[in-house]
Amino acid sequence: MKRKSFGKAACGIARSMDILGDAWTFLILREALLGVAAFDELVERLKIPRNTLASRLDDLVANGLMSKTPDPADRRRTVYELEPQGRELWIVLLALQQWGNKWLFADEGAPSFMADRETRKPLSALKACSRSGRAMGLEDVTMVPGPSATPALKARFAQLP
Amino acid sequence: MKRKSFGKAACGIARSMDILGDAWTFLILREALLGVAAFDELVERLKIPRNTLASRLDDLVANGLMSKTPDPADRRRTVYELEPQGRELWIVLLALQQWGNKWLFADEGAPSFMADRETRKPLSALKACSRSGRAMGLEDVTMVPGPSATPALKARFAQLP
DNA sequence: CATAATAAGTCCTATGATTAGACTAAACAT
DNA sequence: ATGTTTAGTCTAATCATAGGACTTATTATG
Repeated sequence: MKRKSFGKAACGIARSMDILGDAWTFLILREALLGVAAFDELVERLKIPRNTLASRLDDLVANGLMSKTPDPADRRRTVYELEPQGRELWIVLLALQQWGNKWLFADEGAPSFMADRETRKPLSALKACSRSGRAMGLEDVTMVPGPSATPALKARFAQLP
Repeated sequence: MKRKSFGKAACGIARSMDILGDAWTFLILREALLGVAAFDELVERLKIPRNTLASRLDDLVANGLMSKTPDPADRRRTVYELEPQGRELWIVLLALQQWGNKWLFADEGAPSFMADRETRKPLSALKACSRSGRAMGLEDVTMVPGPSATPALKARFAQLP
């Protein structure tokens, strides 16, 4: 059946999943961050089916994460680039990479890291902090309602430990 | 067709997608972080089809992100809980929530935030830092090969700006 | 100029995945 | 003994993905 839509869910994670909730989108964004802008190069690097890629790119453009521009120098080419909304996902990609590198390459050691361009050393592990700058563990964190929280949501959060 | 497998990809993000690359998994993890441990409660809260949930939970357990235990007090019940590997994904969920709250609730304002349990104020935005603690923007970052990098990967990274 | 090569994307088919809702089995409550 | 709760399973319909051939427009080459 058609995949369920989370586009109107009252949750930032759910709405994100409506756009990012499939196996390919993050990999396309990864390649885009590495500078890949051409359809065929994405197909080659990711081994993604052409129709799947066309569909994913259409979605990314429709959702404002990427732009699609004809190359003025060679009109066969189309340039796919990240928009600000898409570029800001690099933090999510970093979080995913750090988690995957830690848990999914037990033996071999990770193949790649995001790193400081100057020192060439991997970035330090992402840390969550309070507004006052104190480092937060999961135990220090809870959920609080925001401006558009429904009464039901407020009630639920009120019961969290 | 059967979804393509990234379980052996030479990339932390790709391998992560092999486990997390669908629309429901992050939402199940969100509920698990909020303390939901029962099958039926997940069905109710997420409105997820029962068979889809059963499949996702099986995968999460098989991949070591969650555990599945019969409730000793009531053997009708099954307790689904996060394992350390799954709990550490909370940073990814935080990153997703911050991105979604920023870009996907333009008008309404976000409905929920992860917050400091004491002050009840939303956590500060995740920031990437170098090992020396310097804040990193996307422009300051590149990719470097790790222990298991192939020659092809090294060659590719060597050409990044 | 004619022809070949590129680039982006569509079309087709097969099959797996998702959805929705009814149904089952085991354990517990009354 | 009967009904209820919990965690699933089963079936059917429909959608998404994979794989590969094909199309169209443009640019390079002989």
